Amino acid sequence: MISAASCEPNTREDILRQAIALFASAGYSGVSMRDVAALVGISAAALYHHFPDKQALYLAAMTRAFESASASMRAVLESDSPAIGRLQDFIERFTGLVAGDEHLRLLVQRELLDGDDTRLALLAEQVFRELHDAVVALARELDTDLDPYMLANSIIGLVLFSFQSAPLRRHLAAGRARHEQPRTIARHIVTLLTRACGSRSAD
Amino acid sequence: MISAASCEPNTREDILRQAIALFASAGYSGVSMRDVAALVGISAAALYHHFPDKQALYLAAMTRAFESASASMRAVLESDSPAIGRLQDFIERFTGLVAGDEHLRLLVQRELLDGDDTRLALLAEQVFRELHDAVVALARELDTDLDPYMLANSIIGLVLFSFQSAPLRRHLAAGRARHEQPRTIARHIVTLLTRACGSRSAD
DNA sequence: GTCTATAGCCTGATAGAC
DNA sequence: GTCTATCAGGCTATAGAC
Repeated sequence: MISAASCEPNTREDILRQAIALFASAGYSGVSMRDVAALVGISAAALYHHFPDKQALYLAAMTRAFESASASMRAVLESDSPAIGRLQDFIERFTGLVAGDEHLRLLVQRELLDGDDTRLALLAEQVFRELHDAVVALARELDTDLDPYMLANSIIGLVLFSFQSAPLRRHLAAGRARHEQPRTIARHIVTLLTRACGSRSAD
Repeated sequence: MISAASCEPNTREDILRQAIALFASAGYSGVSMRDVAALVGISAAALYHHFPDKQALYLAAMTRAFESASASMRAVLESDSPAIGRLQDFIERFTGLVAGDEHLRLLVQRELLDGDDTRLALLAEQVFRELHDAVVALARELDTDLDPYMLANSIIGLVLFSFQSAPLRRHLAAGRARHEQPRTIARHIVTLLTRACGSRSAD
């Protein structure tokens, strides 16, 4: 009774959905309350009935945007396969999620660029903490030599940057649409990482 | 006589220098002509004497920003050391440049996020083409198995993301300032890549 | 080359009717 | 819960004096 998720056509849910898309596309300062309102089909003033101000709307949208993707990735990381298998599964799922919902990557990138420290601290705890810890734990199992924090960061960076750089790569390596396919990307990253981690994991 | 680089206190040069800093910090739409003018110490209207509009100022600033760093990295890539040594030198120089001038990384990141296709095509040719080709050539030498375009992209991504993710990592892995030191970062990336490329380079 | 002044538009947010 | 109307301020860019 308390957690009525999707019973009625909820205006608040509409707002969040459209706000995620807009903030991902144009960033916090690039989106006006009027933009969100227009996409939802209400007046700008009506937004202030659902959220106290623009910042609160943004934070609610961010939290919502990462809920399900984060859970999906943590599920893979918590399986009891051997580490190298979990790495492969994680990269495939991570790649698939980022390819399937561009908003996720865009919101992260924009937050890294423009997030003030207060907001980053909040997002770190409420949105990314559990997932990050799980990736670091995997990195620790994978390689006893490399720093697990740095290896975790490299894993995440390899996936995100593959998509991040696409707009520019299109002009630098023309006619290579293959490099944008999630499966190709995932396979490349898995190969690179298993070679890097496999060669030393037990000395 | 023709290329008088730094003879007199040139207003145009001042504008470019300040514009680079501002666009890096706040992005194209986050910087107003008033902001640039104020930092230079002239009125907003005077800017329009030096550049026809905001877009032209931005493009001039971008081109200027990458001139010297690009040349420095290409010099390393064109040495005649063996491939693995050039990889190490390149990563160390790239890491050092990005650590020493945050503007470079920020401008690239922002352009990847917000650059329209016309501008990206222009920047690809005028600013990044030569450097990118040199990295791909190195990648082709390093590993006969991995796709050279994807490997080049991974090399670049590993460096950029190490800095890109710093604001969030500060909250997720507290008290590990070590992970932000350029030399530590470079060493980690070199280790990871030489392991990934070395194990198969001759089969 | 630089200034002041201004046009015309967009911004976040609020007041108060319904 | 949604609306219209509005405020005070910021934006790019231009006009025209000096």
